[in-house]
Amino acid sequence: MMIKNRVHKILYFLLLGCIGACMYKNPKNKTFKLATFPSGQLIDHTYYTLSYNEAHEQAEWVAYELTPGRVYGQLPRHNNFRTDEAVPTGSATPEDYRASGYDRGHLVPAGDMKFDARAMDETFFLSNISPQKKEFNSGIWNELEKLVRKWAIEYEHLYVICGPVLSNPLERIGPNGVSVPSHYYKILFDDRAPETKMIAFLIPHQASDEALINFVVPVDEVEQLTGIDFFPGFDQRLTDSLEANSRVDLWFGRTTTSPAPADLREVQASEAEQYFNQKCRVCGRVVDTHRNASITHLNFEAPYPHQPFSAVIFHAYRKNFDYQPEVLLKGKQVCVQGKIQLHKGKAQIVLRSPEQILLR
DNA sequence: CTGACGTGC
DNA sequence: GCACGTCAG
Repeated sequence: MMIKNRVHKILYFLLLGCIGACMYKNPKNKTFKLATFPSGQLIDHTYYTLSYNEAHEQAEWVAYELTPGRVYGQLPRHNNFRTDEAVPTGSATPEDYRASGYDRGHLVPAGDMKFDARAMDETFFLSNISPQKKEFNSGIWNELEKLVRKWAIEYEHLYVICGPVLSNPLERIGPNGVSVPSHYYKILFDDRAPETKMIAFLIPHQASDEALINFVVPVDEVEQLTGIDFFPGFDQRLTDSLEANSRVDLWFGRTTTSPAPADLREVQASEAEQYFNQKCRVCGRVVDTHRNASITHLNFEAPYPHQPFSAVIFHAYRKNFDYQPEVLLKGKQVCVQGKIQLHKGKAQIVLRSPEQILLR
C-alpha cells in the first residue's frame, strides 16, 4: 500500500511536470507562463497570459513579450471594455466599474498592443483591468508604461510582467466586489545578450511626482509581497541572481559609473551651479547629511536649505554603496564627479556608484 | 499616452 | 448597445 501510494505520487509529479513543460512550449500560440499562479486561474490569450484571482476579481499577474516592432504599431484604440468569457468563474463586469470613481486601468497596456487589432482587443477584457485612481493611471503608471516601450526599443526584446498587490482587507467596488489594490508592480526581464538583466518597480496606488527610479525594488521583494514566483521556467541559477538585486545601472544608463577621464574639470562646490549640464568633479566639504527611505542627501558647504551644491543617492542605488555615505562622509573634504544638474534651483550630482566619490 | 462620458445611430 | 467625438489628467 505504501509503495503503491509512492508510485502514485511519483506519477502525479511526473504528470504535473509534463503539464508545466507542455504549457511552456505551446506549438500553436506561445504561452507566456512566466510566473506561478498561487491563487489564480491561468488564462491564455493570444498575445498575453494572465492569472486570474477570483477572490479579488482581477488578474494577479499578466505576462507578455514586447519588441520594437510591436511598440511601433499604430492601430487606433477602441474602448471595448467587456467581460472575459475565458475566465471559468466569471470575470469582473462593466457594472463593477460603472460610477465607481475609478478608472478601468489596463495591466497589459493598450498602447503596447497597437500592432494587431486582436491583440489590442484582448487588452480590454475586464480580466486585464484593475480599478485605478485617475491621477495614478494617467500619471506615474503611464510614465512607467512609456519607459517600458522605450526600453523595448532600446533593448530589442523584453518580457513584461505586471499586476496589482492584493492583500486583504481592501476597498471593493461593484456587485462582484473588485478589490482596489494598494500597490502595483511591474517586472522587466531582458534575457538576451549582451546584458541579461531584470528590474522591478513597486509603486503605491496614488499620485506621485517622484522619479521612477525611486520605485525600483529587488524582484525578490515583489515575490515576497505577492507570493508569486516569477520566471519559473528559466534557468534558476540565472534568475535567482537577477532577482536578488536590480542592476539599475544596466537599465538607466551606466555612463556616470565609468571611470572619469583624467582631464575632468574640477570646480568648487560654491561655483558648481555655473557648470550646469556639464560633467565635472565638484569638490568641497560635506557639512550636512540627510537620509530617508527614498533618498540620501550630502549637502556641501552649508546646511540645507542654504547649500550651494548637493550630492544625492536615490534609494535604488543605495545597494551600490557598501558603507553609509551620510555617516562616513559627513564633515569630510570630498569630491564627487558626474553631470551637474539643477534641482529646484540648486546644483546637484546624482550618485549611482561609489566610484564617483573621492576622499580628499 | 491614459481614461470618462455624451451623442447618434 | 456599439461607434464615435469631445474633454480632461
